[in-house]
Amino acid sequence: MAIPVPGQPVRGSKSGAPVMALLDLLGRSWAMGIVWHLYKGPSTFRKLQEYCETISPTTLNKRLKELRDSHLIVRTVDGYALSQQGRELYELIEPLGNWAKGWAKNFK
Amino acid sequence: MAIPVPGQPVRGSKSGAPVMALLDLLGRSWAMGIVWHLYKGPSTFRKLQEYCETISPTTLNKRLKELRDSHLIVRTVDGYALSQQGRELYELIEPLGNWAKGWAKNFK
DNA sequence: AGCTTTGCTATAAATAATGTAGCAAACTAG
DNA sequence: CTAGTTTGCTACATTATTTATAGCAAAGCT
Repeated sequence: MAIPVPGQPVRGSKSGAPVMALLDLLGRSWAMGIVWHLYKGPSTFRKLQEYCETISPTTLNKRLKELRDSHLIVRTVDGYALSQQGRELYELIEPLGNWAKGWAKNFK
Repeated sequence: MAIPVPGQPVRGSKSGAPVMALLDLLGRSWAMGIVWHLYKGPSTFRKLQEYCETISPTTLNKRLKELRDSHLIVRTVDGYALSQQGRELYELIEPLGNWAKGWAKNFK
């Protein structure tokens, strides 16, 4: 599937409203998990593969490419890392972590 | 695929860490879009179908079931609507809308 | 009673993700 | 330098997910 770009049609919006492009990008398998993990620090391809226990290299590679094209991650000497924008984005999603703990109580 | 439940293995975590279960749930096609849309007010199945321009009824129905089982949406006389928890969650995701506008400038 | 709207199911075709193997390039130890 | 190791992938077959289209039963008008 095409990489979601604001201004182009994406899943959820023919006009490519920025938030829709973002939801499309982040709503692909593992995308948020990768961002979540990389916030802890740069990581190699193989480390990411271990972390995302059941991701295939094919998919990991695709996600990484999309996230790089979207300027959320960059390659460094230490491997893949969040860009400045990627870190900003993580900080927006971070509160989900705590909220999820309360939410989890519904399932007891 | 099984509905992600905190405490059970999900994509990204064998232990089912709550945040991972949440990312799995929200990371499915259209899930965030549905939450995003419902914040504006209750909506019928057909209205949601129109809004999510290219969702199939099969997938919409699956997503709705998952989100209901996860206590994020409920059925009302006016159709599907966010639950209290769903509204809380939306409010956590809301900042993405503004952030995405700045992010979109990278693609000009 | 007839027409419309709504919520959905069925089925087939297309697309995306997994699982496994493996390879070329860069790095490391001897 | 040279024989492993590690790393970042690509290939390919299988399985899972999503789409697309048709259509139906129930409820709500008129």
